[in-house]
Amino acid sequence: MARPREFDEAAVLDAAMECFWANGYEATSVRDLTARTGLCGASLYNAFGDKRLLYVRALDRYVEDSIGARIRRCETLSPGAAIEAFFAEVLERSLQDPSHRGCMLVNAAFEAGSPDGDLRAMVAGTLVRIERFFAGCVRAGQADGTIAASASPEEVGRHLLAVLMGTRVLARIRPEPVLLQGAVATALAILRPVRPAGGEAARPPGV
Amino acid sequence: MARPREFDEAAVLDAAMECFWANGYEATSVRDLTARTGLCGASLYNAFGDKRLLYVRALDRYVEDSIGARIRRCETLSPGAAIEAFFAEVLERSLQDPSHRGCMLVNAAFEAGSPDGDLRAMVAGTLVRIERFFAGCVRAGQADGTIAASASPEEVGRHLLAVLMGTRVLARIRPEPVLLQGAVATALAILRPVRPAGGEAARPPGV
DNA sequence: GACATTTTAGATTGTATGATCTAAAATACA
DNA sequence: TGTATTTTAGATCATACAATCTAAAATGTC
Repeated sequence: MARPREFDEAAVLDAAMECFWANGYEATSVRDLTARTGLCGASLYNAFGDKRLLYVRALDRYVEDSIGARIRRCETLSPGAAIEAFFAEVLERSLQDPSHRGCMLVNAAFEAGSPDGDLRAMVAGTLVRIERFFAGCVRAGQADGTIAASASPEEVGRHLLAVLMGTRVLARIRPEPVLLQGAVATALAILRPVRPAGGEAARPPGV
Repeated sequence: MARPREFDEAAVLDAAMECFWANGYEATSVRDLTARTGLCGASLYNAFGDKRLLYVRALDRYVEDSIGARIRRCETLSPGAAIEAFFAEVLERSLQDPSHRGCMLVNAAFEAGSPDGDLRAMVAGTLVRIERFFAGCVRAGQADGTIAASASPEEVGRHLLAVLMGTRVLARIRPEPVLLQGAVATALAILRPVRPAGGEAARPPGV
């Protein structure tokens, strides 16, 4: 019994995500958002509250559609292959992006002002999720012998998370294939067991 | 034959650095700078040109005083110890800082807007400098047998740079000692040669 | 001691911003 | 058809900002 909305919320969130991802929160004006989404300012405020809430919604969508989906895709593989596929996807995306936007989540980490804000908690929580994915893969791989047991799954998971964050930084400021691939290659090399499970010649896990 | 300046340029740059480091470029207003430096707006503009130029000057000072000095300190040590001391310093500083500002250079990487700007080139150049420091240490360590020769110095240098960048990201958003220490520990572990140079029991390089 | 020159201080300017207001438009239900 | 309700559109608001302007203050030189 009222005027219906003329827009698709998902499409608007995608458009807003593009703005925030490419330019960051502060550098994206409400006018940019109205131009990109096609909505007028009043509609944006009526539907989402304010600029920050829209940003959080867009970031949340990014986390699920980009990071969550990647984890779900990789989780179907063997432990070693999951980790390798994860980094392979990130590298491909990072190097293909001509505007070098990097990862919207990492970008958000540098825009989360107050230490106790909900945005910071949201970013930190997602990083915990990624860390657990890595540690889980390492634990499973060590159990079946396809990943070296030279360090605990937790510690290797922390290391892989740091390497991932590092590649995201470098992808923004020094998007050189050799640099990113080299950084990841060394991290993946330490996963290889000295003596593969089957006893045959050494080869990368998960192939 | 003119009125002398009433301020010390180095002290003003330090004060500006504090502002930009803690709050970033955009979130630091000229009023913040006048309040922190003690100079009026006209003096700031007269002495440094504009806000961006002052930021670049402050960042340059940070790079030399913080990063350059660290490299020079560590370069006096043996190759393995140099890398370990570098990360130990970074970890200590990161975990001690109650406001979790991270590294001003990495923060700057996320505020360098245009892909062809001079700020981006400056940040990228400093990262190259760090990468060369790492690669140089690895090369020397591999030559004298104190660092494992499992991968090329260039590739290990790229990996160490990525881990460093990753710890800087995590120091801002998840400043947990176990997390940062674990991330670095795994990276340092792969430097250890399987058979130490002298043939005695395995131990970390540079001790 | 007067002039030239630079720095200082505070007021001021133009602009961009996030957010709101007013009113028209579009639906559902009676 | 008429009313209630929500969404839309564009104008508008107050504010914060970087930067500039005007004029006073402080030096060295003549």
